[in-house]
Formats: sequence, C-alpha cells, structure tokens
Amino acid sequence: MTGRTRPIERRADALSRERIVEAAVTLLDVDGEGGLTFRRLAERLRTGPGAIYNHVANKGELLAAATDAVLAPALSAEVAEDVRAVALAVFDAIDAHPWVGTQLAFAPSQPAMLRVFERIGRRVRALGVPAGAEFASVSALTNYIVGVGGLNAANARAVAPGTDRTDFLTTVAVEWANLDPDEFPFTRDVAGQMRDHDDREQFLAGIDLILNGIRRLGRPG
Amino acid sequence: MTGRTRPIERRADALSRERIVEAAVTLLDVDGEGGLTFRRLAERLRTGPGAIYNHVANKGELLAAATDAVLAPALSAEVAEDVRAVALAVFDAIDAHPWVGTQLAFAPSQPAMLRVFERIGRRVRALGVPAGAEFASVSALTNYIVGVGGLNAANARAVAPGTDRTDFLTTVAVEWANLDPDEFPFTRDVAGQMRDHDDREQFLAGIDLILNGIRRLGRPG
DNA sequence: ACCTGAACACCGTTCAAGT
DNA sequence: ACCTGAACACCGTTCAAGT
Repeated sequence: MTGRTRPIERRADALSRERIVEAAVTLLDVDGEGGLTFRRLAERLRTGPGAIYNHVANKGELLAAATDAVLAPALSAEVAEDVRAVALAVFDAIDAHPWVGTQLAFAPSQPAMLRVFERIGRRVRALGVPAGAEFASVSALTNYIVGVGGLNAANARAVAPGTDRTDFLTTVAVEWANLDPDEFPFTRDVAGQMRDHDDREQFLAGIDLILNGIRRLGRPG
Repeated sequence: MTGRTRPIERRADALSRERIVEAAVTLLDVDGEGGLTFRRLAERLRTGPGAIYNHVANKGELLAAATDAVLAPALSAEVAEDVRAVALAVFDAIDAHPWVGTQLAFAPSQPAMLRVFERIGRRVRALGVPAGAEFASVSALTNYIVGVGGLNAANARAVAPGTDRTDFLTTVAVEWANLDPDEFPFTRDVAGQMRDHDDREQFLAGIDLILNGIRRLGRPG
C-alpha cells in the first residue's frame, strides 16, 4: 500500500549479505577455519542461525564469498604489475588469512580462482610465449600459486599457534636428520637446509623456475 | 617383524590398526571424504565407535595412515625411475583416490609427503643441479606435485558424480566465454582451449616447465 | 587389554511460527 | 519479506561398565 518508489527504511544493523560476509571473515581470521559456525555468526550478528540462510545458500557459498572478499583487493589492477607480483599478492593474502589458502585449493573455478588466472594470463601473454604453450604456461603458474599457497597455509595451520618459527624449523630439521638412512638418504642429507629456508622466498623460487622454463620455450636447445 | 615369542592367537576378525585403516580406505574410496565416520567404520568392523580409539589416536591420524597406505605402493622403488614418473605416480594415485589429494595438501610433513620429497630429491640430485639451487628445486617440484595434485582432486570432487567430462568442460568453456569482457578479457579469449585440455597432460606440462627451468640454472644466459 | 555403546558437546540445515 | 529459535539428523570423542 505504501508504494515501492521509496526504499524501505531499515535498522542500521539490518542483516545483509555484505555484513554476514564481513563477520565471517572476522571469525575466520580470529579463530581459524573451525571458528566459523552459523551459531557463532548468528550470535555476533544478534540473530538466529536460520536468518543467515535468507542471504547465503549454505556454508560453502559463504566461504567462497569470504575468500573472494579477501582476494579481490589483493589482486587489484595497481598491485599486479607482473607474474611475481601476482604470485606474492596471493601468497601474502594467504599468509595473512590462512583459511583463504584452504578455500582456494578446495573451491576452484570460483571467482577467486578466475581472478588469479586472468591476471597471470595477461602477464604471460605480454611475455610473448608461443601460442601453443600459452594455456599450459598460464595453467602451470596459476595452479602452482593456488596449490602451493594452499599447501603453505596447511603447513602454517599444522603448527601449534604461538610456536616460534625458528624453534619449529629446528625441530623438523632434527626429525629429518634422524630418519632411516636406507629409506631417506636424501632427506637426511638436506635436513640442515630445511632449518634455514624461508617459505616466501622458496615459493618465489618455484615461480622463477617455471618462468625460466617458459622463457626457454621460445628458444629451443 | 620376527616376534620374540609366538604371537598371541586372536579371533580372525580381531580389530587391528591395519584392518581399521583398510576399512577406512574402502569407505573413502566408495563414498568420498564425507563417507568416513567413526560410526560407519565401527558398523563395518562390527564394533562400537569407541573401540577404534584403542588403535588410532583420532580422525586426523586415521586419515594420514590411510593416505600413506595408498601412496606407499605407488612410490615403490620400481615405479619411480625419474621425476616425471614420480609425478605421474602421485597424480594417478590421487586420480584413483581423490581424497588422497585433499589429505596430502592438508597434512603435510606426514610420511606421505616425505616419501615424495625423498624420491624427487634423489632424481634431482642425479640431474646434477648446482648445490645452491638443489633444495629450492626439489621443494618446487614436490610442492607442485602435492599442491596441484590436491587442486585437481578438489576440481574432480566439485563436479557432480557421473557427469560426462566433455559435457563438463564444454559448460565451463561457455561460462568463460560469457565472462565480462572488461574484467576477464584473457580468460574469455582462451575459453575454447579450456574445453579441449587434459588435466593429466597439463599437470605434466607444468612439471616439464619446472624441469626446464632447473636445467637452465646450469648454463646461465 | 580390549571392547561396548550411551552420553557429551557440538555441527549445518530446516521450518513453523512470528513481525 | 525477513527474522527467530527449536528441532532434526548428524558429527568426533570420552568414559563407565563390561569381558
């Protein structure tokens, strides 16, 4: 009866998809992947768990929306000048929000994955890769960034929170050094290098190896 | 191995870690990652859910044991002649048991992950990589194999069971072709190549790019 | 020493009842 | 149209009680 010309006045704290996703990101950041439940989310938003379903279809959709909300700004046009910059932007976003890594590696073909593919694609095309190798090159880089990013996030999550990084790496190095010499000769031998390595640096070294491999395609031999 | 005295006689169907892990692998293979619950496992083993805890500490340990049980034979000495063979052995194991990919990417530094690292390390060392680049090279390959393997498993899982592969790829290709031209010009442009690509081939192409990049390290320029 | 299964403290999701 | 919150059908894990 009041007509539909004027938007209906709403309480300032009315539920919306945006507010729900925002609260979900906070819960995930603060308490990790186990921290997001519909009951806790409803509590924070001062409503019942059922209300959330008026704005998101299910938990999977909520996680995908939260992932895209974190990754979209990280992959804005200004940031992504080259392949290494795109890779580091994704790595750092996962480092700051480890649940993003898990989600990316689990819900691919989502908007977030497409953003990475598109950015990498443009940069690889600018490199002048042979047309027949372009799709495979972009796929390898995208899959490496997302797959290995997720792997690093899982690694980080597996470590008890508050553990000193150096202590942890030393512990792993000692474990490696004590492996069975017949079954794990190589791993034993490089145990010392595990203690000193840096995840971010190593992530980037992998990107550089792939880029080296791609550049080599142009001039065979 | 060789018992000190004689092993105690047991009922043929007595619980054991081995029987539990075996039953877990079956449940995972048949019904996917959601198919493994302590109640269903207990039902299959004709016992109560609590009994399982006498042989495994928790669900995480059970999943890790199941993963290693599948991967260990795939990485036996005879199979792994070179890096590509190791990579394909892992890819095919994940293809046959998609839950292995998830588990590998989520519980690294587990025995299964170490097996891959060791195999790859031996082969890379045999390639004669400069000592300073060896650890990063082995890490890049291992992370690619495990991370991207997990990604492919997630992709496979996301597709409704029974969906024809060609139909699915065509659907994705159409989605890509209809993306926003301003936001996704590259992805739109290569949509047709998505339709024709082969996951296994592309996985291997990524390995080859990294190997190319590694070989290039020896002779700079 | 190992098994049993009820009980505990949770989940995601649904849905009748409200406004 | 949207919200509320009890209810449903599950979980992993624990633990007293059995053998």
